Amino acid sequence: MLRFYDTLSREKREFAPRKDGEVSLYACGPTVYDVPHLGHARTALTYDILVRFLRWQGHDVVYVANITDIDDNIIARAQRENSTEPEIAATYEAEYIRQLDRLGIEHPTHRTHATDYIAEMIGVIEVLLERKMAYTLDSGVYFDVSELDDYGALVHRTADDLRETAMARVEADDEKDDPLDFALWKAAKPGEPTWESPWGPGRPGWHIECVAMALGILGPGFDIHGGGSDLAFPHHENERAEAVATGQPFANTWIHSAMINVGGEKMSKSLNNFTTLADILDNHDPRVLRLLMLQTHYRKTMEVNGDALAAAAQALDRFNAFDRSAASAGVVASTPDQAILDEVIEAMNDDLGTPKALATTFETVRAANAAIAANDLELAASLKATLDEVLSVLGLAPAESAGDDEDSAAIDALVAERDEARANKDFETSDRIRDELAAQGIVIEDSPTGATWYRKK
RNA sequence: GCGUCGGUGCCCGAGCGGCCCAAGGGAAGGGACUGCAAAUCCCUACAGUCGCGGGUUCAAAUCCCGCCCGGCGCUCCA
Repeated sequence: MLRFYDTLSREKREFAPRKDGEVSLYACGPTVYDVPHLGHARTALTYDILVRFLRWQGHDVVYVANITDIDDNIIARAQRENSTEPEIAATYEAEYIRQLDRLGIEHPTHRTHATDYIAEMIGVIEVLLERKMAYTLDSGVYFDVSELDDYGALVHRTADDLRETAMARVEADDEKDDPLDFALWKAAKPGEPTWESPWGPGRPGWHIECVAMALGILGPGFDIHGGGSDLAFPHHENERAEAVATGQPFANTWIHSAMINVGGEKMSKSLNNFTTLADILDNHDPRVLRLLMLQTHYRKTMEVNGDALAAAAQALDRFNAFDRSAASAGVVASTPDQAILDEVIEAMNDDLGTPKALATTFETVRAANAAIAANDLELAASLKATLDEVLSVLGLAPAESAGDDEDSAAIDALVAERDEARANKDFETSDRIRDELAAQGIVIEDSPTGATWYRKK
């Protein structure tokens, strides 16, 4: 039985898509005004795994991931760099996608852009005004929180409670009726990009984007809404408020992925303590990051640092090493072991228990290695098939062997030369060759059938 | 302050009432294999107060209460 932890009800709930076998998912993506960091990767990875798992289990998944391509930060950067908002957004969106591609994050079914849904947003705002859930001021259109009875439900606070802290920071000239009210449409300010609307030129508020896109593409009562836990308030709370206020059911399940910390503090742009994704990916096999992240449950805050990456790199090598020894032993994947697969599925069914699934995977690697050592190739072939399947679902499948670059013939020759030296007990020569290759990042592994080599990344 | 999540071995990290003298990974020690390594396998040590103190229960890391500590949210944020 598949269960997810739902932020709204605060419990693990059995997951039943509104339409049998077809899952609708909406996950908030980034505002593209800077390069992606590790935090963006963790969130994207969470939903990537969710989608991969659901598809593996036979569900069709419609996955919408948005890109916020207009907002204060983008405008500010465009002005600072004497550029334009579309240019800034396009640049960083491309970078975001490029890095996610390296991490093996699959593309969503729809990657939507806020600026492509202005008309839909206006439509939603009109409904809200008609239903008297919003009001117009000179500075824009605002959502009227007092008209809603369960505002704050997603973060388990009462409106009064939220209002109290909000009061403390309302600016004196703020003309909103209630400090909790938030903008649906922001009236044009000089120098800012604008769109026409029934309330004059302006641009949309943040939350309305997601409502328009989620409801527009997935429809009312879609299955899952995801995002980073820092978006729960105010973003998701406000999305929910808007959607509910139109009279439509919104997300059935809310999933939030936890933050990445640096030295005990949240990694973020505003704290300027972030490590860019590119930085990590330039220096590590992308699967190292993936493995590291999947070893921690998605709802638990985690720390990413050099030690953790090194440990994950070591762990990942177990998969690689098995693949090498399977290849040299001539083990070809046969039929997966259903009992092991079931164990993995059970772990994943329980709110995406990737750490547990990986534990099973590592146990399988050991068993598979042992099978090869014991020359039980039939067992090894089945375990290899099992591993191939699981690792591919988790996005950890070994990269295609890039063995035929131009140097490989030369290396083959050296390895052969070393084999010969060893046969002649000329260990001085054989060790010299091994050291030379090691200096180039090439590792030699001896086996009864002769030496093989691979590049250490 | 309020809300929320968490505090498990040397490190990371599962577990969420009995199957736990607590998974898995990393690091450590020993053995096998090897000319020596690497890889692999086997074994060992490492949690025994599972933050602290109470309580519930035949039974608690797991439930309840209180306390201490930390993260996140309450402001743009993945």
